[in-house]
Amino acid sequence: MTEGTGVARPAGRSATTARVILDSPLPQLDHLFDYRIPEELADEALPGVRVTVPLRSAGRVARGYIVETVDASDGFDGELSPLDSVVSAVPVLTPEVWALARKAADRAAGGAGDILRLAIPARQVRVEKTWQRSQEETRSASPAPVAPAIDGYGPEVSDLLAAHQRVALDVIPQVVRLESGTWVGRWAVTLAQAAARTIAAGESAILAVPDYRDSDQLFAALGEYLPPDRITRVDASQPNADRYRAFLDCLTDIPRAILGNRSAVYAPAASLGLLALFDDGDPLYSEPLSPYVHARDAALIRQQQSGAALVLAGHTRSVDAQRLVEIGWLEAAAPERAATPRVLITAKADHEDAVAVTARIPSMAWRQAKEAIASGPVLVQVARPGYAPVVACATCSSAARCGTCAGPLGIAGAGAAPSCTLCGAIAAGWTCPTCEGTKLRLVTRGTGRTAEELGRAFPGVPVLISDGERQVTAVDARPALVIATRGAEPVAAGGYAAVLLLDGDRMLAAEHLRIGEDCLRWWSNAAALARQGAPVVLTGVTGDLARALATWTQPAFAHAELEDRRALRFPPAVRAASVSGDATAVAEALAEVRDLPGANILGPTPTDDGVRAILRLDYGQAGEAARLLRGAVVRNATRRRKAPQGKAGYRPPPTLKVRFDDPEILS
DNA sequence: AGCACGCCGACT
DNA sequence: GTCGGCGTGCTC
Repeated sequence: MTEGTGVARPAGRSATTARVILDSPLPQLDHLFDYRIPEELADEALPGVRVTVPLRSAGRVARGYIVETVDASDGFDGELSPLDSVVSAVPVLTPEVWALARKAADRAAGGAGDILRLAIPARQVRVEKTWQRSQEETRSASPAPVAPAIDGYGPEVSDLLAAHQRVALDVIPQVVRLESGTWVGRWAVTLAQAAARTIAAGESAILAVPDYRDSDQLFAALGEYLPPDRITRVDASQPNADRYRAFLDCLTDIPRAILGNRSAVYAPAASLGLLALFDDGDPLYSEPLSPYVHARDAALIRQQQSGAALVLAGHTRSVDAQRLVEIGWLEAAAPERAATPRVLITAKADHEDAVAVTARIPSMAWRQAKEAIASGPVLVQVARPGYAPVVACATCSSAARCGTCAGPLGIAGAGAAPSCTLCGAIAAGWTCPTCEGTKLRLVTRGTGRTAEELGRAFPGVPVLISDGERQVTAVDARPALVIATRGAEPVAAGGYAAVLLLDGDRMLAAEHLRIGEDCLRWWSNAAALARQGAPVVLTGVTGDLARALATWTQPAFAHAELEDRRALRFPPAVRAASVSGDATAVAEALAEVRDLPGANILGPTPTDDGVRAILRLDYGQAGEAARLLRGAVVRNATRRRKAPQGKAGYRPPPTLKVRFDDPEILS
């Protein structure tokens, strides 16, 4: 879509026309609308401000943003309606963010308004007024910090960032103590140093992390190099008022570090010099809201538009980042010296030791843990939270299901009755529908049961549990058993004395194509929490994955994985989109794109309320495909009608949906 | 979305 | 002859 080409206005005179993007999810309204600027709004109707405008045919007033002001409307020759009102004078939509929203939406066959909803938080009138008042007072920013060296890396990494290059950065798998006394992953210090260098050079840095625990570590590390007024957190989890205040702070021209989760990549920033993502393989970077733009993709677009440096940093290299390295888009950079975890691989539980068997720990892992526990905390990574999250019939081994909703049954605690993990119904007097057996067997162990068993095996040692519900973010250096689900591992002061990766085989059994890279990421991130030289024991897994962890050669694994995907024509070797909806609408949409060179269609296959097809494309054709599919979505949206009334049980046809990079394509 | 315009059945 | 049903299209 080409927009923003209005006739520039001569200096010194107010523009006559405002080009407005509406805040609407409707695909047919996803373009700029021209409005006449009435005399009385001439001073306020400036690019970026929130406005309300009449939508005559819809008979209502719509909200939107002025994208630009011009003197003559191009392409529309009707009489222009006047703007209804300027909501506030704050220019919340910057030209840079608009360009990003438009391009990201176009690439995903979605609407720019949907992106803007992620990029611009809801207005908080009181917060905004207070902030505006504070801006009027002339505040002086703290002096620019001195640029620290990026410890552990040669000068070439600093040079790449200073030259605004794109880098895939292997981070150092260690924990370090900050001057404040907080222990954080070494990665956080590396990114904080890179950000401080950027700010010292008079530019802003956007730092995105998967979740708030990563955010806390990076925030602590940034505090070592930057004064508080140069650090702005834009977490989506913070209260609306705080979030809006942080957003408004980003609009000022003070270079700062902007820290947040996936939506931070859309933050306005004064002269952006660095965009960094930590652990870009984490699925939390995948946006669950339409048009489902992955934060990595948004960052790539923004890097291109702004010319800032880009860093994808992690203990593992995502297959997507590996692809970018292989096409020469990213430059791979590694630390000067490789200090890698000491990984020990052991096969599945052997039966040498009765205690170890009850606690399902192979004897080698058991020995390592026993030796280590005297000198500090031991991390035990398990696959699932809860006590016994999955139970099965003791006789025929078929999975036990809830009598009410057919959801899987589990056991919530020692001695508790089995209950449904979906609807919570207690399954008293359960009988197996297959063999009529009445006894249940515990198939999986969660954090709770593992804690119970290990507590018995290590009497007198405190046991801590950290899972999705009860997250512990840090533990001290005293001996303790720390049982955590993957991704919820706390940072231990001084690092763990040993790390046991217990459920490797179970994690690997999940049925989706990304599972290999996910497991390597989970294990590598946990291994990076071990102290120098401490054993990291991976149980029950062998082969390429175990070798990649043991030899700390994650990029090589990513390369092999990418080769496999190339052979299969799976993402990210190709771009893929799912097209779903009413059968005729899907067929029409596919007809638009099926003749693009290299296009290939799987399906359509029936779904609950229509059909779904998968479209695979070469990267070079994906932009054109997105444009064509977007056209089909717009046509479908204007044509589809509600049910003829009176017909009971009639369901309107599903809307045509296009989703690029749908994670379900790989499942 | 939400509203106006437009072409076929039962009414004064 | 017309009042009004909701199918179709548009919104600067």
